[in-house]
Amino acid sequence: METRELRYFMAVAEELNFGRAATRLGIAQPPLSRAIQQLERRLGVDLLTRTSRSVALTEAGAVLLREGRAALDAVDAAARRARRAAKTDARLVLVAKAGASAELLAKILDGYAAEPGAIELEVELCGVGEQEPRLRDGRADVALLHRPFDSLSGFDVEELTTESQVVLLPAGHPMSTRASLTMAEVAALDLPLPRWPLRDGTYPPGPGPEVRDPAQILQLVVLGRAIVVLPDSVRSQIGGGVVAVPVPDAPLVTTVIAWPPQSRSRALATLIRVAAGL
Amino acid sequence: METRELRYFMAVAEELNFGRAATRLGIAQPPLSRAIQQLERRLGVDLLTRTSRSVALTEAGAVLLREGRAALDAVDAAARRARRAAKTDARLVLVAKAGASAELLAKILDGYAAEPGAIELEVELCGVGEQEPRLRDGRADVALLHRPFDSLSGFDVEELTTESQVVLLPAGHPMSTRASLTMAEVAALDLPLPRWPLRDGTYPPGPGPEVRDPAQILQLVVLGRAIVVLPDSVRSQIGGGVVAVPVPDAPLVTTVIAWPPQSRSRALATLIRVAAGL
DNA sequence: CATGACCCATACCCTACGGGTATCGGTCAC
DNA sequence: GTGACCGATACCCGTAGGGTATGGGTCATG
Repeated sequence: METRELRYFMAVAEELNFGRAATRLGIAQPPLSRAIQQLERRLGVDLLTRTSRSVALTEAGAVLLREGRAALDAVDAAARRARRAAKTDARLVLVAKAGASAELLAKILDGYAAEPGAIELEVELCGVGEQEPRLRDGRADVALLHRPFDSLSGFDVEELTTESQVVLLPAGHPMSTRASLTMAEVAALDLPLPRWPLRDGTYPPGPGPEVRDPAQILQLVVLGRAIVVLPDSVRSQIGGGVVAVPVPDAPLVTTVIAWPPQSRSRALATLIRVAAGL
Repeated sequence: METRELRYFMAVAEELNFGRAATRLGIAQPPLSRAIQQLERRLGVDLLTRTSRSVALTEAGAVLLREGRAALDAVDAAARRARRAAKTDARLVLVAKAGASAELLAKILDGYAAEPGAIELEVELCGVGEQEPRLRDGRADVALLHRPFDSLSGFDVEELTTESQVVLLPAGHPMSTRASLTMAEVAALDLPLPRWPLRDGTYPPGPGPEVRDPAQILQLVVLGRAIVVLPDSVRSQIGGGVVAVPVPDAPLVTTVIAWPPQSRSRALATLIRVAAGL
């Protein structure tokens, strides 16, 4: 199977319309129809059920859509990493959620910089859910992820720290002087929970504000427009105006360092060793 | 990057000789040379340093060789899984090492068969190191692997059980009546340790016999031709003639259930849930 | 119920790319 | 110095992949 065929199929499978898919691919519709037919012949499997009005995925097509995305990402990642390996200014790109695990990140950076033979370590802070694709397609080399929030699927990981969670309240809030709160009490406050982006970048429907990273949400808490439960380490991020109250029965959050399998360069191995040893 | 180009590059990178690589690919040498040149132009990177006598990998080439293999496996796996998804006789293929975790495996099979909607579960018993490639390229859906022996890199896993290890001795052996032995004592017995295959299927050099799976080795132990330390669960496999003596300071072995990322079908999810719940 | 919009497949043509053969040019060994 | 070896180049050919025109089936609309 060629990547061209796979890309064509992915476009059709996503659009469920040959015309639109062809436009997206920058080709005409007939060659696209033929390419898909040929792919089906070669695989010996029907991927799409076409009527003269619509296109739908078969069982096999759904599988190929899911697996194909991973395969194309792997091919892209291979190309991107090969290109990057040729650059003389070798560097490692680490992605983390803006505002999460700040001290841990600082410790990792300091610890790695102190290693002999350390190369430049570029830190990219991005929104929730943006790390995984970057790591998958080779734009980043390593990420700090948080279980159980982030999907660790397909990455190699090493556990770093485990923290309990706190609820953030505006300074004057009646509950803000409590020593701890339960999840039930938090829910009873009847403030909207923020909505985090889903895997595909869209937001689930609901009342809460749409947010992309932990940093963003602090403002909303100050304004009393949202309530949020976050890992304990956000304490270091909050200034005046916001109070953190422990929520003992919230799930524990584990910060992990994650990297793509099969890509353990010398520099990456060092970074992982440093991070795991902290 | 097309898979054809990648396959061509992999052949050259492995052979380090255009002529032999071309033969292996079933094409002539000149088109292969051109294809590689074109790939280098497209990536904007030198992958190989050629003299008129020899070919060597550049830094970027080494990266592409490593990453490319994973990418090609992913593409093959996507095709294979799509093909299998179309078969009506849907079934799940589980690979395990012959002779390892036998009771656990039996419990998983029984537990899964009792689930509503369970489909046929085919068990393949294979040698050490054969599971990973099968899982990677789509020939198998799920595997029982043993940490720290097997590489879990690139798979999603769920831990099942942790066991200590025992040393196997022939029944009449002077040490066979001991309650336990240390690793140092085992080493002092001066019997050859068996050699397990490496990732590429070859065996490391050394004096011990070449073995492929735990079952195979029992005979050698009876004959006094080898000594081996294995997870506690082999006890159920050994008949007369062999005695298992605990080795408390041997590393703990964790049996995990592993599956390829992005491929969590309904049946697979059920199987994992059943296994993890035992 | 007829007509048009929509959508995928087919027919047909053309170009460019992938592959083949012959040969060159450079390097090492004997 | 000569031959063996090996990758690159030159040149040719077939076909795979892309384009345009159009067919044919289905649904919506007046």
